[in-house]
Amino acid sequence: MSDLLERLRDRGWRLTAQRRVVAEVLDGDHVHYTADEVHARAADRLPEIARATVYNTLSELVALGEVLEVSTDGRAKRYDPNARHTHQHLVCSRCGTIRDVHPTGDPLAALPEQERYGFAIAEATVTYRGVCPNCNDS
Amino acid sequence: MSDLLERLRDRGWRLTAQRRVVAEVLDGDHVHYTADEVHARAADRLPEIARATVYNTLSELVALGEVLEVSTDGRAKRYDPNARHTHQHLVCSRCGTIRDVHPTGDPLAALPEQERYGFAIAEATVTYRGVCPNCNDS
DNA sequence: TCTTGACTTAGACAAAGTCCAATGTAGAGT
DNA sequence: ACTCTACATTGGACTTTGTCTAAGTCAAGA
Repeated sequence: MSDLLERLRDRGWRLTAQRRVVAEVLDGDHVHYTADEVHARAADRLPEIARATVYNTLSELVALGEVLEVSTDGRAKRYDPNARHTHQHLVCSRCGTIRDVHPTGDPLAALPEQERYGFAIAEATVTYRGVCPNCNDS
Repeated sequence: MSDLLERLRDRGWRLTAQRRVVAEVLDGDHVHYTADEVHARAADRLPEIARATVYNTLSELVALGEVLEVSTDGRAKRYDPNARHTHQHLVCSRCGTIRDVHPTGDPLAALPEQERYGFAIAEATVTYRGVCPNCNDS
């Protein structure tokens, strides 16, 4: 994700301090922050950054396909910078921790033609839910 | 779902007019209402029913395993009375329409042991996304 | 360095859901 | 049938998450 900023500039993005900071916060492969968490971490480096700017920047990154939106629980959406390699998510039903996982096979193949009701299906997302080792101990 | 009320009474539920109306709204197999839609439909029959009551009742039905919570889009959760037969969902990315679908095989089996990170995994939910025939025409 | 259109800001607004104190009532016990 | 009380409901305030807008700011091309 270190060359993200170059890729964005190539696409005509105006490179502002705010956007740089948001991109830096999302740097790292196994991170699944909410918009507010991104905002808090961005504000550590750039205290006056506005919530709206974080929301705007995240939406742009999602539209550009650089970041994935993940909503596992009907609460705040989370943002996943690991958009290059398709993967699924494993969520702890107690503490909410999220891990990237890689199931075998293609989930799309499991849906027979007569179960597609004429939809042009583009993707399948799988969410595994269970209790993580940490929460299991207590 | 017609014997739902008996099952609930057997479990010690107090049978109030409000709960009866919420259960009746959810009767029917291919229904995926939001809490507010449930509230609106319940209010047709029982105008003074409070939003909080609908939320309470829905949460109880979910806790009892009689109704499933589905959050496909990070917006309002939807409530699915078809909790007896496991199934997955197919969602139109334009209009949001939801259909129940039945993929072959067990998605849990696709996650290898070394990808489980010690979690005690309880379930896998699959969401297929695509454009429905209706939206494809326009 | 000047200019300009794109970007950011603060705060109001909106949607979805939770919480609480006051009030009402289903059903057990008589 | 009547009473009692624990449980359920109500309405409204509140919280969380996210969107919108008008006014100000600034990156980058000329």
